[in-house]
Amino acid sequence: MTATSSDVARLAGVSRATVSYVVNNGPRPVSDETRARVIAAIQQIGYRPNELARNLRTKRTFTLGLIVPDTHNSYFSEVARGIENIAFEQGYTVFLCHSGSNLIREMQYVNMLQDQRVAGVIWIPGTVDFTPYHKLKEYGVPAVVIDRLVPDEVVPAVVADNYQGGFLATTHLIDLGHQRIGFIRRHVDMSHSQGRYDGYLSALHAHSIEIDDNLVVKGGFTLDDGRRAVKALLELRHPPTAVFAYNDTMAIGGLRAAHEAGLNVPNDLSIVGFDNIALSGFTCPALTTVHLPKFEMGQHGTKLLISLIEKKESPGDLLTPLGVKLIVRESSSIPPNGDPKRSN
Amino acid sequence: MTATSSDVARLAGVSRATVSYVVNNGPRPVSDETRARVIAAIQQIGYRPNELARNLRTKRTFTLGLIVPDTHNSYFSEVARGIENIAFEQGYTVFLCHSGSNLIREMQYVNMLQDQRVAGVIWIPGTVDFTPYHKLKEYGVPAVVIDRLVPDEVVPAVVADNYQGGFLATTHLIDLGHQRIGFIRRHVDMSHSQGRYDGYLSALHAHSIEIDDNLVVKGGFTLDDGRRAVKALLELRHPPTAVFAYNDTMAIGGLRAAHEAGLNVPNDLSIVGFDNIALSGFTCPALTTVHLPKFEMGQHGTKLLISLIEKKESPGDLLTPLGVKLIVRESSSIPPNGDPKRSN
DNA sequence: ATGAAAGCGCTAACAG
DNA sequence: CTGTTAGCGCTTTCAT
Repeated sequence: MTATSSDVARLAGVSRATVSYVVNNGPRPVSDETRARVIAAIQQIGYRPNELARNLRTKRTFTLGLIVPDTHNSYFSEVARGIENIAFEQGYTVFLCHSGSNLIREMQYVNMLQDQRVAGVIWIPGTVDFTPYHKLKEYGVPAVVIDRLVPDEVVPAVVADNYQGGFLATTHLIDLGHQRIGFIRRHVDMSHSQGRYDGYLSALHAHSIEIDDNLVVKGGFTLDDGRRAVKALLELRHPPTAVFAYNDTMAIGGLRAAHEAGLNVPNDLSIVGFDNIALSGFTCPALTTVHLPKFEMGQHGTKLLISLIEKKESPGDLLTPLGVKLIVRESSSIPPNGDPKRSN
Repeated sequence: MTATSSDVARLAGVSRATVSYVVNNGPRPVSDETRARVIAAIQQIGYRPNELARNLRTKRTFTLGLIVPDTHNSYFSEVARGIENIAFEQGYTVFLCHSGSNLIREMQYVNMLQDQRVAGVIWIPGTVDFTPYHKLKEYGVPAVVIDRLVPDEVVPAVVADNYQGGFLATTHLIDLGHQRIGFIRRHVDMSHSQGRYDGYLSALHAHSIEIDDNLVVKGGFTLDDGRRAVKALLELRHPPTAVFAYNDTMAIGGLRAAHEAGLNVPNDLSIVGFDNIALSGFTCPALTTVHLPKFEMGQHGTKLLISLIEKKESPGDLLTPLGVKLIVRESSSIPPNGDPKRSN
């Protein structure tokens, strides 16, 4: 059916070895005259080398595995884009694996990827269980973790600088004149949450604002969690004038709670959230968002992984924290509150 | 390094053939006693069959290629999720390929996927050029097109029912009492645009509303295109009271134009848009959105592709139009206009 | 019910 | 500079 190197060899009147040397530009030299004949034959029959066969022979592939918890929010798809961007550039193709934040499925994919003998894996953990990473190590597959730090272990990872983001966001609110700033964190304390919280504390400290524990609310991560958290904050004797939410979904939930309480955002209450969950290109005008460099994180992680695969020195430190961009208001936003009405 | 079937065979005291029969449950029977020994050996050394080798031998893979124009909007990532969902279920893994709406890159990926001898390809065209599809056919690779119809050719494809969507959206506006409804279409007329436009016309016709060509504006597809289009509509002697935009990005642009003109949306001007570009889980409260069944489209396409690969009868017709969901207002939306202020 | 052996398409060491 | 050959790890016909 499909042409093989034997077909090319026969047509060009050379051996299969020579075809290989032409295709791979080595490892042995080929005379210009022969090379031209081989290339002509390749084009004539539309020969494409079988990657499966060469991978089997060379015991090396140019495929990567990408395991993500989900992709229906912009976070993971942006990261995936960054990953695929570098992978393509370096001649790798990537297997896309959605774990759905399910450990069992993560493990299934780890096995499937090992079966394919991928050169390396980029893993965005979906749970707090790091067994998938250890299994990869057991298989001898290089792996890079994105977005989470493995506790008590030094592992190649790319994480955003959540501390810096928390600091920036809080400072932004302070610069706006706020002194009572609420913070909504996660229940299960993942490294992000802690970093953002630490940044929050530092910013308050730097401006000699005393910390009020009543302003810190622990809650899940959903829209409704955010709504409840802000509701609780607004019911305090001394409610905050601004809120910093762990993520943008909760920020939106907070926005709803504010509306329900008859408050206008941002006039009566400023809300800031990280953009890792809900929002994509379009930003809710009333909210201020801390933008994570998702695409860049994907790029960085892939560079790191490939350097690991190719046994180069890793680029700089293994842990590559990335900055965050604080964007006060998206340029594509819509004016926050109603403009003067026009009579119909 | 990694264990092979020979290692298993040696340990279990059987031949490599027997190991194969155990791993594949056939094609020859194996006695229970032998099978048990083989399985024990497999587990003991953590043997994983090399997919590369078995694919080479059987001349068949369980990998699919997925070529998408981009993934930083929810449209493609939702479709990708649907695809991967079915693929996993059927034992396939998928190569993710971002073409960036670039024909050259699409062709490069077509070649890379052929090199990997993928069993089939799902392609979401990024341009109006269908050469990638024809190249796949030339390679003998089954392919399914998602979201676009190939002109003048019958090709396995999954498309949303844009006509139905256009009809629903327009009917919705009519039910709201609108009689003058603007329509913003695309410049380069792709099949979506035409379908949505036809639906618009039908709905008007069904309610005996006369068609006013002045209310139909042709424009690109970006936020700013939408803004300009609505601006133009509002400057008409008889401006529309409602607008139906080809996509949600343009709808958002229209929202801005309305604000700039001092109009309140949806009170003074209703806007409806398809959700294929900008919005993800979070919907802009002032807008009404026609939701495309993205996840389901991905699922459908993959089922179709696999049935093609496995030479089953294709499920029903090759062209599988899907319905659309009209959602009047997202439950997660925020009240459109400012509520009564609270004194600070 | 199992073993021996051939060969998938390719690369690379061995020969000239 | 090029041809011959051995095998990568697996499946499957041929034997027994």
